[in-house]
Amino acid sequence: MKQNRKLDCLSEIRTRILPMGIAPGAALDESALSEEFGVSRTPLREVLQRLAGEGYVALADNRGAKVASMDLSTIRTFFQTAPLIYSTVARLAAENRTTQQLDELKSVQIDFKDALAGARPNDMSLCNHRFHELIGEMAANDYIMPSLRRLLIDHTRVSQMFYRPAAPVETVAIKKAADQHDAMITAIAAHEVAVAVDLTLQHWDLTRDRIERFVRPDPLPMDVISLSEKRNAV
Amino acid sequence: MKQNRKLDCLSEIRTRILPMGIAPGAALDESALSEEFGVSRTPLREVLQRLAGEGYVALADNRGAKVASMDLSTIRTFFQTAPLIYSTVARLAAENRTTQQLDELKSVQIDFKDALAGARPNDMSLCNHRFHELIGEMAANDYIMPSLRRLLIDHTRVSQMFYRPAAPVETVAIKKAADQHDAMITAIAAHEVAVAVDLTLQHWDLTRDRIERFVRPDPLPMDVISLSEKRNAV
DNA sequence: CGTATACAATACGTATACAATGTGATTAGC
DNA sequence: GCTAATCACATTGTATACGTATTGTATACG
Repeated sequence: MKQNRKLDCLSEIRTRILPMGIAPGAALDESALSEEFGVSRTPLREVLQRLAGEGYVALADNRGAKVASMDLSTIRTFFQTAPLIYSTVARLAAENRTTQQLDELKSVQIDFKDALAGARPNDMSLCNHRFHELIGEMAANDYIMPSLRRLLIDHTRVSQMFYRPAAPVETVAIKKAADQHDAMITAIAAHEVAVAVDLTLQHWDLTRDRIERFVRPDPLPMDVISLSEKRNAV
Repeated sequence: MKQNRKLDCLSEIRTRILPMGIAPGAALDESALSEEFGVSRTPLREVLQRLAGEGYVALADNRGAKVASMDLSTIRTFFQTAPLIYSTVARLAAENRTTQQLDELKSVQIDFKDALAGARPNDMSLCNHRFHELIGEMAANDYIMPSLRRLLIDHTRVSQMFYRPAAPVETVAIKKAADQHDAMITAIAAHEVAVAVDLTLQHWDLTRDRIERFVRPDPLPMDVISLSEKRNAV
């Protein structure tokens, strides 16, 4: 029964890291966490080891655990790799999915829409994460799964601002993403491999565009004088 | 200094699992291992957690650690996935390799040939493993690396008989594999992406053929009488 | 004779205490 | 006043002891 505390601890730390509740690179203090979760340091350290294996944290000898960092080269590699893995996973999922998995996927999608309607960014983010992880499980490929999991960690983290829309135009994009989820469910349900792959790539393009838009926003207006002159011009 | 014991323990267990020194599915006893390596159970358990993260072992709650199993579906998935990951890694390695990594690769290849000349199957197996892992490191892609690592674990295990040749014809195949390694080094050194990918796929085909030949060997002779009759026939 | 249940033995999980390592501050020397 | 070295403190790593779960065996009952 006590075993649950360790598992709770595990998923709790995950759900903190994913929506950037703990920033990338932040140090994780063993004593503090063990006290907070009411477990001793021994099981907590094992939790950290597992999280390190999953790619959530990085362990340095005698220097403790840090949340996995996200520097420029990481993100570059992320953009480079994601389409390949995602499309491969979609293909396999459409081929191998079970009915039970499909039901769970639909259920998560309902939760996702719920979170969208309720404007709960964290829940949207985590539901989206779970949605794509489930498609990964449908793929039933133990070799690709670890790569997908690592991609999803950084995907969820990097697309945080996607779910905290500053402008209404972003909300439209999220709704479009939700529609794509629905279409993907349909394609996977019908074993339509090509459609599933195509939808996945479209879904990726949408996300990528949003992220790029965030990373490279419209430049601030330069030369305000000339702008005002233009406005007053005949 | 004491830290080394844990790392030694980690690599030692790896080098036992890879050449099937410990069979897939075999149970790993914490107490026995901790006693053997002269560390207490606490650090040993952390080692097992890490090995689980890397895919060497599987942990079950309250039921200890087992060496990762290799059932039929696992092997099927392995054959399905390997070409994609291997070729992708080869492409990236040819693009991103550093001179230092190249030197290390050459060094490992020398060790490999040494082991081949000395007919040391375990060393050949481990050198081959390290060779392909190094190419993975050259790829400099943290997202694909975990998949490659998992593939290589099972690749090394499943190709054990490849390095313990029963017939001379197998030795010829190993020499061909060694030649392919040399060609791969040249291609990667010259940043020749297409060549590196092509060689990798050829290398894969060779390995796959050998493994298939082992899994599906020539059937035992049936109906010995009719065979001897045939031999004595006019 | 087969099966079910209870008990014992073995192994896993957790907590606490201790050792080692890394870090930062203070002081001494230049 | 600045640099370097040493000591104190904080944090990580390890060992041991104890609690809990699982498994195998023995015995009793159907």
